[in-house]
Amino acid sequence: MRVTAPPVGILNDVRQRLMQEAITLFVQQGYSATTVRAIVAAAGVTKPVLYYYFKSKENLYLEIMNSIRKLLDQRIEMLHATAGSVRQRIQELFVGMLDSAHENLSVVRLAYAIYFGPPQGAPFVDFNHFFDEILDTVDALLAEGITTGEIVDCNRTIICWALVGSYQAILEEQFCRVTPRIDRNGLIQVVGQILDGVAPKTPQGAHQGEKYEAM
Amino acid sequence: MRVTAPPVGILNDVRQRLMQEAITLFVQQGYSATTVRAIVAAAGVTKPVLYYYFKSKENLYLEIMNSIRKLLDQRIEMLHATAGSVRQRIQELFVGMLDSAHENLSVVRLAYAIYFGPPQGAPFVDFNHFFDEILDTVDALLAEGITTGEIVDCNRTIICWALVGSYQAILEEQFCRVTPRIDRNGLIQVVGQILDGVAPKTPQGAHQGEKYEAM
DNA sequence: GTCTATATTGAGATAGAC
DNA sequence: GTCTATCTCAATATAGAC
Repeated sequence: MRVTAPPVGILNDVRQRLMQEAITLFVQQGYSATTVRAIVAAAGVTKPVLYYYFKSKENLYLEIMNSIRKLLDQRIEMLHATAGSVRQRIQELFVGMLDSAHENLSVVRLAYAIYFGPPQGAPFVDFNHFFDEILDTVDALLAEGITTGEIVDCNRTIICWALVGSYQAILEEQFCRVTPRIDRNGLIQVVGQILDGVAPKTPQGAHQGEKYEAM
Repeated sequence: MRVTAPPVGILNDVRQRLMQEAITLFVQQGYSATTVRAIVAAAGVTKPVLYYYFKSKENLYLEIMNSIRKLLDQRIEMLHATAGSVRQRIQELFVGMLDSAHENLSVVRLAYAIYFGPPQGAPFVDFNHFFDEILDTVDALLAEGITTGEIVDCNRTIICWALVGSYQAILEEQFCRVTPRIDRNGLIQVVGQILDGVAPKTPQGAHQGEKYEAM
């Protein structure tokens, strides 16, 4: 039983639905166990519709993975367009990434499932590179802060792992618990706490009244 | 067709091999996709041998999961039998957990695969509780440190997330990369760095020459 | 009992009408 | 753009010879 075509104003509603349902099913059943039939049934369309929008199941999967990449790239671009202290920009980066993840929780959950779960014949996606990119971005920000004197000369690697590790734990909390025990504000505090550890002791390095210090 | 009982000298070599091969296969193919046939073939025994040592595939799986629990419990027990400053004990806990994980990397990898991957009909194991236990243990240590004045009065939740998050990121690095970019010593430094942020400014709170400050 | 050849199933993918 | 109907192919199950 057909439903009338969607209004053109809603750009490719069907395409979005297919991706969303695929994400949900990949999370629940894994890539290989999820059939094209199940995806189209969940999206309320038929098989050819899927093959019209995506070349194949594999291609659909890759487009989903690509959407994750876009989320990260957006945040890194936004970062480059942001002014402010290194501290502010680091907090902005992490909070922004958490916000993006929050708006796309199911796809983040899928990324974790793919990364840690069994391969299942799904095309390889280099999630390690994502992590490296975040690590490198934070490292560069720290390096800048050390140059300007906003941050004391320290072992950047150590600070990077503390920051990125904390971020990841808080991110995981968002989709592994029904009621996360730590949120956006907690992240701001954690990042702030770690950065306090490398703030200069001199008054000019103080950071009162900054954007993210509230709570 | 029964096999004779294993020589008592080699304490259940076969049993261990079965568990190890099961772990490897569960990681590679997932729980449901791994057949009993594949496990026994990898261990070089026949099906009845598996059913002799373990009641079922499910039971074998549960014993593997139980071995993870034992690893954590051991570390928490060791902690209670450890003297030293709060700082030392926190570092000892994290380093000890990393060491345990290192000696049992494949089972840790499996735990992550199960936790984040698709359910696959495997019996439920409450991994969240593991995480909570670590969080609570660290929190209690921090609380003790605040009472004794070794640590300044701070938002313990924030410090806990920073510590446990960093630990987890470093743990994941151990089994997600062929050559981890951070190791045991890095963990000590990260934990030390975070704890420095809550150390009292007064000289009596200083922590020179402690067990884990080398590197 | 074991092996090989054949059925059956169910997956991804497509052709062509509307 | 979407449908019905169909194709191809691989894995699995089964039958029947040996």
